[in-house]
Amino acid sequence: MKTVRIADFKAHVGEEVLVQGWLHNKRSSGKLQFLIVRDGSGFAQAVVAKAGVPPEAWEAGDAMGQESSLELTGKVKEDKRAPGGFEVEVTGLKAIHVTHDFPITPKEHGTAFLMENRHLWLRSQRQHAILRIRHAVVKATRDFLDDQGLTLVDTPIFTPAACEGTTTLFGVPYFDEGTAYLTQSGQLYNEANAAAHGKVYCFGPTFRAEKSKTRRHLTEFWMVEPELAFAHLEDALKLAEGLICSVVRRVLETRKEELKTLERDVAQLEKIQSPFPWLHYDDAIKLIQSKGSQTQWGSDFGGTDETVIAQAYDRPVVVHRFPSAIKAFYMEPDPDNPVYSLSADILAPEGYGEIVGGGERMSSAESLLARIHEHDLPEEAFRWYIDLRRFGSVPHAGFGMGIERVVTWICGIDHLRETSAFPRTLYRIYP
RNA sequence: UCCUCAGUAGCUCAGCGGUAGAGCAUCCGGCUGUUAACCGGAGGGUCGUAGGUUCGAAUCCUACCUGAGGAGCCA
Repeated sequence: MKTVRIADFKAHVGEEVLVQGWLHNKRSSGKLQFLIVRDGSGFAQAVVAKAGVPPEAWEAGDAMGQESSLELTGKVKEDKRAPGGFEVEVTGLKAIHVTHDFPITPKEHGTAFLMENRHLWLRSQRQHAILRIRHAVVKATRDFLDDQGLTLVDTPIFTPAACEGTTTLFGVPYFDEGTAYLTQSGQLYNEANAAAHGKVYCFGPTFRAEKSKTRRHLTEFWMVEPELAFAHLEDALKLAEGLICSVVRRVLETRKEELKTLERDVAQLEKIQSPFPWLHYDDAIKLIQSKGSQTQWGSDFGGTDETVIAQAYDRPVVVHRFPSAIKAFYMEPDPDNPVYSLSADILAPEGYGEIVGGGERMSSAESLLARIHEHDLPEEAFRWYIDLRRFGSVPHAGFGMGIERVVTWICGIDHLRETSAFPRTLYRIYP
């Protein structure tokens, strides 16, 4: 008999099928067993009637504890009483591996315990839904950028020095070359790739050794970074806007069930449409100060500030032209007033904070060299980067989008760590 | 690095100076439509660690360890 995945039940109503999976939960009476079975594609209820199966099948159901692996045969039926709308009327049931004492019971658990058992927690309905949404986000991101004519050119994970010379990096011994560092951004290499391919993106893991201990930070996270040649700040941010709208639309279309499992208010996501509002840094400062923030002009926003700004809108907001002094050395100054840089962040609604950061890159070799000296960076390490301005320099811009932050926002959950199968945080590297 | 809170059964917690408790999980029994099923019974403990106060400490004090939340930091 052919194995049918639970997600495909709709096309097999009335047929006898084989299901291979695990026992998620069980309820039973003297003559009936209700097995909630999951097979990776979904969850379904299997009903075993003592009178309707061979005795060994009934005993198998009786003996199985939570998360036992099993194979069953039965007829697919539509039934409103069953979770998911379909159930299987079991004709045969066999345990592959009987297990008891699965640590994660259907009752409440604390985060520490769940994180300690992350390898098992992944099987729960909620975690399953979140990671399925993450997959949709990644797929939609790639599809959108590919359709816009960008070429995927991945950048290295081992790097010789700080990309921006500011944040803390993880160092690893690298043969006789001394210390290599895990990348914190593919951007500088992206600029080289953009000069070769015109429009590129990289998509991979990035690493930050900051001792951040908040619900918005991981030490290892995934970031997609598009970079466009012959482009200005507005061009890059328009691409980001299209990307975000496209990703949200895709999740709404293809992950309805998962959003329902997470009890996500989809009305909030349906509002995500172009155009996004643009807010100048100066106006953003005025806005948060009027709401009682102590943040002064010339500083970056705190977590609370971002929430206050985002709450003023029902869709993501673009905050642009941060002072050059608080941005990375390679940001192009605004020609109208060089105190400001051609940079922008996109803040997600509902207090989820920054999901995109980007800007226009400095295109003059002389200005860039001056900046490198101002920031006290080793000129030799950036020789290749300056070369990009010596051989056919063009205006170019790009941005980075943090995948986990986007997934957290779309799922409407309160902590970044659930969006990664095995999140790396300040005090946890097991499992 | 700083601030706050918490460590008691496998899990979630109550107990806050005088016999170690509950719900869930596990095991046994009952129930033909359950929805975190329900009902009855059983087993399960170095009260985070070390010291101190006391006739007596899970409970009060000190230090340390571990974790959570937040701040700082952070495309």
